[in-house]
Amino acid sequence: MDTGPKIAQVAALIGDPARANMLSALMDGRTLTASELAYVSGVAPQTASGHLAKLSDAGLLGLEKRGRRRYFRLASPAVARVLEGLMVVAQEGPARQRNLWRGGETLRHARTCYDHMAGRIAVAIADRLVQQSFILLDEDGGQLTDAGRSFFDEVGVDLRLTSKRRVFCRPCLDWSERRPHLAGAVGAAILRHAFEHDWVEHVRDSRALVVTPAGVRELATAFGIRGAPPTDGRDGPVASLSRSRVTVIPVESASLGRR
Amino acid sequence: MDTGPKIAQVAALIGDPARANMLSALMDGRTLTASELAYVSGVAPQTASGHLAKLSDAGLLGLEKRGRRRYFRLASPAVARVLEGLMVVAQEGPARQRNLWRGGETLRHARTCYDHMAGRIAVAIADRLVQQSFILLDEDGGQLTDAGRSFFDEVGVDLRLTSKRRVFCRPCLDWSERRPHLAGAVGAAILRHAFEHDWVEHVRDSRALVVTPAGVRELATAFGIRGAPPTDGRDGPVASLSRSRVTVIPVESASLGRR
DNA sequence: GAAACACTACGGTCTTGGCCGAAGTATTCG
DNA sequence: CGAATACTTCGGCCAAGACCGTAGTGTTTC
Repeated sequence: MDTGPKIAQVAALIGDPARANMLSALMDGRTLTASELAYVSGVAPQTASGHLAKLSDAGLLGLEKRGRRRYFRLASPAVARVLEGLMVVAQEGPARQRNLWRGGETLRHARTCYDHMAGRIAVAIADRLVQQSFILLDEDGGQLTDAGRSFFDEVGVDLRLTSKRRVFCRPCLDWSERRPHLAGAVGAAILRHAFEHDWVEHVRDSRALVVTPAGVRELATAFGIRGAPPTDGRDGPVASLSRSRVTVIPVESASLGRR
Repeated sequence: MDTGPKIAQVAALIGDPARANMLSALMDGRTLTASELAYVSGVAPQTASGHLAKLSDAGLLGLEKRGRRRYFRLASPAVARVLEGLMVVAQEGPARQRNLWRGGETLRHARTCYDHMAGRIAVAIADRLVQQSFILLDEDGGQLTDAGRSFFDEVGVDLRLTSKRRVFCRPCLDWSERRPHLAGAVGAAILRHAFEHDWVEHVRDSRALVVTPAGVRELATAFGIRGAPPTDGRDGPVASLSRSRVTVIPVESASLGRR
């Protein structure tokens, strides 16, 4: 059984807080420079440089040199999937402290996950699409129906702008909601559309998204999602935000994961 | 972004070779005692005890006390999925040494993966089922067709003996073949059937499977898989086995992952 | 060409944590 | 009951590696 040591090597790389922070910061699919990654991981540039070398050598990060900067990104979706998986396990963790998790209300509401959307909003979107039979979603596999194709056409979400090689539609277990949202080409197309039409905006230096007024309107008309006011605050340790239990009405919450 | 430290904690747990070996040993869904896990991980019982305590506390392992023994198992499929994901990433790893991986030929041929089958044989089965349109398989999602239901009825694979709560059919990226095999209830049902009808047997103390003569016959008639002789050797560092490039004819190897 | 900038290499400190021997607590068996 | 078994706790040893100060290399800017 020589697989043990191999996975240990990779896991140990992710197992350092500084490196884990770097990887988390790259989860939204951005590319960041060594300096930026040093900042988010909270270590000195020299230390970060060492970490980044290890992560690149191991094939977890891709590297692009441009001028005097070095841009890093996650090497593959497989890496992103491991990270998401780790978040799920970390959340499941010891049952006792499961609900003490209150930080990052903005993150729980809406965020990017590699190249698609996650959080309450994203789960609500997935729910709606399933409820309307626009998408057939097994807990671990998805398929677009003809009705779904028309629907996306109507809304204006362009599904063609996608690499031929990538997975078309798959669910991705949301670590904050513990229910699936949409990943794959469809998930990416929705996020792209949301950005292009200013439905959402990135919170500075964060994977968190805020829903704009236009977004609220469009999400209501297109997806029937109500009660999703733009959280106008910043993320971070602002405790007051944590209390705003924004109610996203998931239309028919039992429609997913009923097996 | 407080998700970094959380995933680091979990990853660090998996990142120790001894613990990684323990987790790998449990990947086939078995339950093992503390002593057995100490043995497979290659450390003294006292050390293993500490590791197991940490893994249980973190919610990676489930624990059942029976008499003076303590039986451990993976706490959830989510944990197994993280481990599989790590194997994939570890394989992708640094491109240069990708094909130096020659050990464990038996493992590459057929093995259990949590509760279903993996390896060349399993990939061939998945290929066949897709080619015959018994299963619709997106690279990350699957669905059984009516024809597929009849087929499994005929072969005698009982799909009903499965927990209502679990995912019915999903692909699982095979870390040795780097193409998907079948997981979920369908994958589990096939493995169960294969065990019950002595198509395969576990290699002692290993996830590896050997295909029996009966298995060869049945795999050929039921699934059209030829050239799968029972590898009668043991796994381990027996170099001669590594050369037996058993040719499993995948019927139509392009039928999967064609997107 | 000099200064500023982005990043890397080296060397030494210091903490973390894995490891096992010895001893201690449950459980079973005769 | 006492011996054997399965496992845990404690304590001390030791190595791996994270960290940063200093000192580099390569690139851009003025």
